[in-house]
Parts: sequence; structure tokens; C-alpha cells
Amino acid sequence: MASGTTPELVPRRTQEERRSEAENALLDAAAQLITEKGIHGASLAEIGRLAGYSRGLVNHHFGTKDALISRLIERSMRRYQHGVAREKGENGLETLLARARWYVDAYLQRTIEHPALLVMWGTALASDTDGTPVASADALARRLIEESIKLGQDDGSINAEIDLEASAYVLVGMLRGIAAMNMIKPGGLDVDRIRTAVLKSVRTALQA
Amino acid sequence: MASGTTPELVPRRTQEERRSEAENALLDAAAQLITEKGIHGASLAEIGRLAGYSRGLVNHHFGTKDALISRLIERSMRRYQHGVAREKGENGLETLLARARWYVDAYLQRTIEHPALLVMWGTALASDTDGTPVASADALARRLIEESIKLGQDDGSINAEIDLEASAYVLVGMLRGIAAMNMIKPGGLDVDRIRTAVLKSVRTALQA
Amino acid sequence: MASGTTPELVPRRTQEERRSEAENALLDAAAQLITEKGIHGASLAEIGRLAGYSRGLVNHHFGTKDALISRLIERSMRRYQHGVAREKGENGLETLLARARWYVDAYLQRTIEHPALLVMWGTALASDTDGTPVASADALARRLIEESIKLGQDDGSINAEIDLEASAYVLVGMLRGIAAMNMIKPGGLDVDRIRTAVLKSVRTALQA
Amino acid sequence: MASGTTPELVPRRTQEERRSEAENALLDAAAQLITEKGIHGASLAEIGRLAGYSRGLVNHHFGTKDALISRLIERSMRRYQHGVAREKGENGLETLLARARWYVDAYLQRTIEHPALLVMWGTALASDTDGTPVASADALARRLIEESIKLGQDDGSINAEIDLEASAYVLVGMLRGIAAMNMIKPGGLDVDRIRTAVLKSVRTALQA
DNA sequence: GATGAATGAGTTTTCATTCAT
DNA sequence: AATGAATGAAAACTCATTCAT
Repeated sequence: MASGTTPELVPRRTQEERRSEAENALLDAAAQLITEKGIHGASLAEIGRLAGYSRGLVNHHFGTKDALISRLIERSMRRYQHGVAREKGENGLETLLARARWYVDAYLQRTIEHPALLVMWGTALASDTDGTPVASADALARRLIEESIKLGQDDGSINAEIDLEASAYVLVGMLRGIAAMNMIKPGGLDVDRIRTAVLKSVRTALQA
Repeated sequence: MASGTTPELVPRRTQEERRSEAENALLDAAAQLITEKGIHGASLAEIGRLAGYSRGLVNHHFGTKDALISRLIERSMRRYQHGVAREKGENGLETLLARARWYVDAYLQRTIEHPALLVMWGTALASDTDGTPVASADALARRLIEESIKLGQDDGSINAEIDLEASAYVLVGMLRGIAAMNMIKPGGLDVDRIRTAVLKSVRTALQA
Repeated sequence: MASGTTPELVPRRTQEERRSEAENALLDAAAQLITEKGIHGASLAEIGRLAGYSRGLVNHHFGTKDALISRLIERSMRRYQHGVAREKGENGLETLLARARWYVDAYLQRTIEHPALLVMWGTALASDTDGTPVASADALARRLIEESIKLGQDDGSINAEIDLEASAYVLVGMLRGIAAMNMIKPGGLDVDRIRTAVLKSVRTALQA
Repeated sequence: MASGTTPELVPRRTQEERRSEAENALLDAAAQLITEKGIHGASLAEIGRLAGYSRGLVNHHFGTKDALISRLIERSMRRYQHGVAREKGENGLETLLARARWYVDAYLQRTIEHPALLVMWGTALASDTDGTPVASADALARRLIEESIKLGQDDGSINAEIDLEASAYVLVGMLRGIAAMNMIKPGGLDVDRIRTAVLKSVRTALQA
């Protein structure tokens, strides 16, 4: 970071930025259309058109629709990871709660591309589907949660006797399930009440 | 007609019997294929064939694919309701826990048609989808849970101060989300540990 | 007719009336639906239902859809023939004009089942179609017109030198064409003006 | 690139050329099949095949079957208009007669795509059909005829007192009806006699 | 890098017809 | 005479993919 004397005239571009403008536009369009119509309902032609390009550009850049989907999952997870990992609290428990709050807000209030990730998650439920990319995303999410729990157990803010993996599993499942229910019928219940109940449930379940 | 002593070897079925027999077979086949391939992947032709009939029968009986899906959701919810409402404990809290356990087992162990219901739930996440039948199913599930919580608050086994609706929302979301994660990658974590963590979480969150 | 002493207690029923009530109801329903949706658009199931019976009755009574159509053309032509042959004037020319007026009114004002006949006529234009029943109806219509022209030529009211068959051909074509144009866009021009122009054209073309 | 002297044996067509070439071939094939089998009998797959392309191309270019039909009607009317407007006589009446003769010949002798136009006209008779494109074609044909009549009334070759619009209506109806009758049963009457009768009828009806 | 023409597989839907009741 | 369950052929339409420009 503080890299000595040479000032960085050209700020480092992340891998994402280096990727062609067109590809990012296509991924954005894909995320939007998938959120609206599901994976199957989002056609490559429409994705291209919405991105401001042509019918054929998705195949040109990604080869196949499946490849586009995988890339979208990757990009979304990377962003998710950056978002959630930034959340920190004064101890493990508070970090965990901050992350849970971030998640609830990201989904319940339908920010950015997370809804698309959730829709793809829903599509992966069928058993013949190749759920690998989505399953990796689930695993990563659990690991981020497990990490906070571990921290909390180490610093004494979280009960040392709880089952680390199972708790993370239940917590991630809860967050996903709630977000999904809210997508199916938005506004079914006030978001504040849901957030409060979630955080209270997490706190009572895990605190030392 | 005047049947006398000779038993009819092939009992003649009435039109009514033929009808409901065929419809149930079609719904069974649809549930199985939807679980495997998702709503979109399950073609009407294959549903008819798997049910032991022709490819045109689904349309003959249900008119459209959407109508078939709605009917399947209805039937599944009816069965779910019967299953869960049978579960009773010595007080409200125990009833609630029994119901949660029933739910976890029904989904995690992939009994009957519940997985198909979950797959249809996942498909309803896209916002342009007509999620109404699925949303009703969610609402019904929440109402059944709210009912047990209310009972527990009345008999003193559940904390009177918790937010009834929000708690039910969170609980149902948690159960759905966990079941879904398990469908995407079965065996990711031992079912017993998950069940234990779920029940413990519910108990600590709600008990008086 | 005046059949001696025995009074006819039971009045003779025409062939049409003797035909089962159901068959006539089916033909009525067919005529209506064909007028609205064309031959292809009128399904046997809907014809049965509109007639107040079941899906399967058309096949039960007529065997095939083609047979139903033929029977409908026959019945319509019989009724047409009765209608037009009744029209008489003081001489051949006036008879002809009366018949032309009857035709214009029957079609332009969309009475009874004649529109269905016209729709079936329009369908028969495609060359692979079996136009035989419709062609017979055309031929019959021309013969009725030829008959009046012949009468007029015999009684001196119609020019003896005109080409009998060609004139009938042109006249029937004119009536059909005008009726058809009016069906495609009803009210495109005032019926009175059309009727007047038709009759004037016929009179000047044929009069002695 | 730097092409030098070698001529390109297979001239590269631009996308634009490929497009209009394919569309015209599809319209030609559609006209032929519609003439033979009617609109409903002409399947998109067969149209594509007859045009020398694949079964999916009609949808690719025209979107829907209805759009294809509309385009075909437009193209036919454009050609009709060019053909009929070229016909000129020494005065209004002779122009009108020349146009009528052109029409009779075009249809009775089954030239090019005019028969298809007539078949589509026949299909539009059913009232629920969207007859708009066909109705426009009728209106255009009438306008072209009205124009000649007006000319004749101005130059004194046509009776100034006749009802302009009604006469055009009757004349177009006559031409259409005769052509249609002839399509249903070709050769029913000698074309020369029909042509003569038509022209005589027009002349006596309209001349000054 | 980008466009869009062309393909053909796959799916839903309609419907005349057959046949059991 | 009448019903309606079941069949299977036919067709329009969608769309991922390939390929020429």
C-alpha cells in the first residue's frame, strides 16, 4: 500500500476493471434480466441488447450461456466477499452481527446484483442441475461466518461449546431463506422487524 | 348388471375414478421430474410418459403447464399441512419444536414430494414469475408456526415478549433456507448436527 | 297434397325437421362458430358445447369434421334455394332483380347462416382444398340466375343477345364479391347505396 | 483485401443483401404454399424448406406467422398497384376498362402471386380474424378504380351522375368475386366469355 | 472486437379422432 | 344416444449456437 517513493500515477486496476468494458456491461445486463425473469427467461439476445450491444456478443465473449452464468456467480461472490469481509465489530460476536446485518440489508432492500445471485441459487435446487458454482458460493459464505464465530469463541464473546460448522450452516441458511421469502413476496413483513428478530435470534443463540 | 355370483375380474372403473387416477399419476410424475430437472426442465411430454400415459394428457387434464404447477403446489401444501398439524408436544414450545423437527426431516431426508415444492419455491424467486401460489404456501407455513408460538405464549412455555410474526418469518425462512442449501449440496454437513443446531437455536430464541 | 278424405293430423315434417334435434343444434352452432372463427378456428369440442351438448357429439353424429362441413353446406344451400326461388317479379327481368335484391340483403345485413356459407366459400379458394361442395353451391346459384335470365329473354324483358351463362357468372360473382368485401369490413359503405348501384348495374346490363 | 486483379469468383454479399434475398425467397414460398393450401395449411417449416432455407428462418425474419402474412399482403398490393396503374387508355372510361381487363387476366390466368392475395382475402372473411391488412388492400383497390372513374367523369367519357364510390365498390366486388369463383372451380366457363361479359357490363353501366 | 444471418433442437399447445363407459 | 377420457399428430414459437461478414 504505502509503496515507498514512487507515487502510483496510474492506480492499480482490479482484475474486474481490467476486464473489457463490454464484458462487465454484459454481466450487469445478465444480472438484471436474471433477477427479473430467471436464468431460463433471460435470453442471450436480450442480454446483449440491454447491454447496448448486439445479439451475438455474449457468445463471442463467453462462449456459452453456462459460462456466462458461472462468471456472473464468480463476480457476485467476489463482490459479496468484499462487502461482508469489510464489516467488523469490537469482538467476534459483534463482527458476526454486523455481517448478518449487512447481509439482511443487502438482500431485503434489493441492492445491486445480490438478487441475481439468489435467483441463481433458487435455480440450482433441482438435483440434475450442476450446482457446483452455487454450492461453492454457499461454502464460501459459511466459511466467512465460521471465521467470525471462531474469532468470537477465541475472544470469549461467543459460547465456546456451540457447534461451529452447524451454527454457520444454520445462520447462512436462515439469511438465505429469509431473503428468498422476501423476494417471492416483497413487503410481506416490515424489514425492521425482520432484521431485529434475526439479530436477536443470532445473539441469543451464540453469545457466551 | 345383475351381477350374481361371478366376480368381475377386471373391475370397471367409472369415468370419475379414471380421471382422478390419471391426475394423481400425472402430479406424481411432475413432482419427480421437477425435483430432478426443475420446472423448466420437466417437459409435459415426459411427465405424461413417466405417468404411464400419452404426451397429450397433461394438457387434456390441466389445460396448461402453469395450471399443473398450481395444482401440484396445492396438493403438496395440503399434504404438508396434514403432516405438520399432526405434530403435537406437551406445550406450545414442544409443539413448535416437534413441527420444526418434522420439517427438517421431511426435507433433509428427501421424503416424497416436498423437494418438488422447494424447487418450485426456488423458481418463484425471479420477480416476473407469478409467485402467487408459492407465496400462499409460504404464508400458510408461517401461519401454522405462528399458531404454535401463540399457544406457547398462552401456556407460558414461550417468551410472551417476542415478536410473533417476525419470529415465525425467521423460523420458516431458516427451515426453508437450510433445506435448500442441503438440496444444492446434499451431505455437506451431517443431518443430525444440523437438526440439533436448528432445534437449539429455536429453543433459546423463544423459550420463556 | 289435397289427399282425399283423410285429414293430415300430423303435418308432414320436412327432411330437415325429421333430422334429430341434436344434429340441427350442432349445425347451428357450427354455422355460428365458423362465421366467427373460420372453419379451422371452429373446434368440434366448442361446437358441441355451444350446441348444449358434449365434446364428443359431433363425431358421434357426423363422423368427421369434413362430413359436418358438407352437411352444413347442403343445409345452407337448401335454405338459400328456398329463399331465392320464392322471389318473383312481373317478368323475367323483375324476377332477376328481386332475386339480386334478396341476395344483397341476406348477406349485407348478415342474416341467418348465409355468412357461414360465405366463410366456407372463402376457405375453398386454396387450390388443394376440396372445393366440390362449395363449387356445387356456386353452380346451383348460377343456375337459378340463368333460369330468370332465360325467362326474361323469353318474355322480352331481357336482351336476347346477351351471353346467358357468362352474365349469370358475372352476376353471381358480383354478388358474392360484394358480400365478401362487406364481411371483411362491414359498414365500409352504406348498404343502400351499394344495393342501388348493384340493381342499376344489373338492369342496364341486361334489359332489352 | 488489396484485391489486385484476381476477380472474386464467389462475390461476397453484404448482410443486407443476404437479408433481403432470404426475405423475398420466403415470401415467394409463402405465396405459393398459401395458394395451394391456404394460410392455415401453409406451415412455417414448409415455407422455409421450399425457400431453400431452414424451418426456423421465417420466425427469425418475420417474428410471427401473422407478420409474414402482413408483409406478403403489402408486397402483393405494391405489385398490384404498379401493374394496374400502368394501364392507361385514351380517356377515363378506356383506362378503367384496361384496368379491369388487367385484373381479370391477372387472376383468371393465375399469374404470379395474385392468387395468394385472393386466398388470404378469403380467409379474412371470418369475423374474428384480423382482416385489417386485407381490408386496406380492398380500400386501395377501390381507390385506384375511383380515380379512373373520376377521370372519366371529368373528361366526359363516364356518366357524371353515377355514384362514384358505390360504383367502385361494385366493380371491385365483381372482379374479386369472379376471380374467386374461378379459383374454386377453374375452367367452369371460358375465360374469354367471362372477360367479354365483364367489360360489357362495366361499359354499359358507366358510359356517358 | 463486433454484428447479425442461419440453423435446428426442444417445448407448449391445439385438436380431430378413437374408444371405454 | 351421449359422454368424456385418452391418444398422437401437427404446428408456432423460442433460443442457444454456429458461422459468414
